[in-house]
Formats: sequence, structure tokens, C-alpha cells
Amino acid sequence: MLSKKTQYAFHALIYLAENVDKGPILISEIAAEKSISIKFLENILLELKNAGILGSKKGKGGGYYLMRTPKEIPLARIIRLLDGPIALLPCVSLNYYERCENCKDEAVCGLHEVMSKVRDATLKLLENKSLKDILTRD
Amino acid sequence: MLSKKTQYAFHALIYLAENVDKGPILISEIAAEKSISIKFLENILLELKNAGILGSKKGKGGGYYLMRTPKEIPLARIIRLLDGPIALLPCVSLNYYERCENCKDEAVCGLHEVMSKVRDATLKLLENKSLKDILTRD
DNA sequence: TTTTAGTCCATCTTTTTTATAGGTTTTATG
DNA sequence: CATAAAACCTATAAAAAAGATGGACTAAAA
Repeated sequence: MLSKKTQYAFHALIYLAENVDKGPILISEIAAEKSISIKFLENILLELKNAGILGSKKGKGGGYYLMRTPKEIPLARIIRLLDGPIALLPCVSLNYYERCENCKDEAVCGLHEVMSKVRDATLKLLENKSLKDILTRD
Repeated sequence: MLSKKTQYAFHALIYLAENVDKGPILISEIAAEKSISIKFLENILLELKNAGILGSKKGKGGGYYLMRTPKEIPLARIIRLLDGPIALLPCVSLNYYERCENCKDEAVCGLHEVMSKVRDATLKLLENKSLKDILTRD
């Protein structure tokens, strides 16, 4: 399961995408609209900002806004940033690979093979679907 | 990612499946072969036994053995038993569903829709692949 | 210069995960 | 029947991760 952090991030990004025309959006507004702890959300938005996904403006009239169009933000990027690996096992992770300590040879490990397929099937969706694809349908 | 518990369970089950002809297998043998803490493994095998996946025999000449053929043990079953939900979000889980608290209507939530697809793609593999499919290839 | 709002960092609590300890029960076997 | 082997069971501890909070600082607008 995705952590609360990542779940909150998705909902916050959805809100920001659905309100691009309004300029910078207050943390407090997002928190209220999406029922998220304001302080926890603050940390999340900051991480998204440091990763270049969001921009911010301080002071009166400030807030957060998307740095790219929703279509340019793949879901996999958000998950990897806040949750880490998408694969089910370290030994099949593309971005966080670690050798398996319980099997002798990954090349002939059937678990490795099946889990690679799961990873591929998952990534095919998460890499190709973007923030644009998870906005509320009209 | 799958927990260590589930990872160890898979490796232990693989070992048991690859040695069915030898009768009951000692916990200590599995632990040694697969580099798993013997005491931790003990708990895991017990859970698998209580779930009807493994059988055991006490005393001298005892040990653990599969209660079904490897083909009859889907990977999804093991994961759900030891790790819980396979879906990425509670609101798209078939076996551990919980309503989403951050969105107003799941029916029009785009996140819900995409994550359902991820779940389906994952389950298609994990429900149909069994212990037999993850044995070491010759 | 006051107010608003993001920034930064530290800590804290709770939960989950991982691991260990130690006694109990069952069973084969000599 | 005595002994040793091996699973069973329960509790607990240690470590890591997740979730949440507090407060001082900085930038910008009015």
C-alpha cells in the first residue's frame, strides 16, 4: 500500500491541478478541502517543491502551484519520490535495486522472474498515466 | 514492497516445494539454506500452517511440508496472508476495502480508476501464478 | 512596519516490522 | 519408560518507519 504521505500528495496535486487558474493556493485551503493535517501537508508540499514539481510564493497572496502541466507529471514520479520503490522486491527494483540475499542466482530464480513481470505491468500504468489522468471526471 | 516476512515465506515455500520427496523438512534446514533467522522463520511457518498451506510433524523425524501441490498455491494467497492488501490504496482493495477519506465521490475519482487498473494488472499475475511458477528453473 | 504565508528543522508519538527468548508439548526410538 | 528431537506457543524487546506537531525564521505584499 502507498503511505498516507503519498496518498495525501496525490490529493493535494489533484486539487492544485483543478485550480490552476486561481494562482497560488494556500496550504491551509488544500488541507481543509482534502481533510489533511495542515502541518503534515506542509512537509509533503515542501518535498514536492524541492523535487521541482511544485513552485511556491511566500507572503500575502502566496501559496503553492504546479511547475509543470498535469500531463507532464507521471504518477510513478510521485510514488518514487515519497514512497520509494514501486517493485515488490528489492531485487527487481529499477531505481532501488538490492541483491537478493536468500537466493543463489537471480538469473534462474522464478520469484525474480514473476516479480519482474508484476513490476512491468505496474510501471506500464504508473509511468504512462499522469496527474492529468487522475483528475475528477466531469 | 513486500515485507521481509513475506519474502522469507516465499523462499521457504520454494525450498519445501523443491524437496517434497524428502518428507518433512526441519525449520533449521530451511533457515540455514535460505539464510533466514531460525526463530523468525518459525513464526512464519506457523502462520502458514495455521492457514492450511503447510502441515507439520512434531518430534524426531518431524518438520514442515506442503499441504497442497505447488500449483494449487497462488502467490496472491501468501501475500494477503502475511502482508495484507495487494492494492496500492485502501479504496481499491478487494479484500481490505476502506472508503477514501480525502475524496468526495469514488465513482468520479480518477485516482480510484487508475489504481483499480494497477490492482487488476497486478492480480492478473499474482492470482494466476502459483508456487509452481516460482521454482528455480533448470 | 505589520501581517501573511511559506521555510526549515527538530522532536515526538504511535504503529509496524523484525527479531529473540524461553518454556511446553508431541513423537520417535532405544 | 526415558530421552532427545523438533514443532508449538506466548511474550516481549529492539529497531525502523509512519504520522504528526511546534516554533522560530524569512520573504513579500500592502
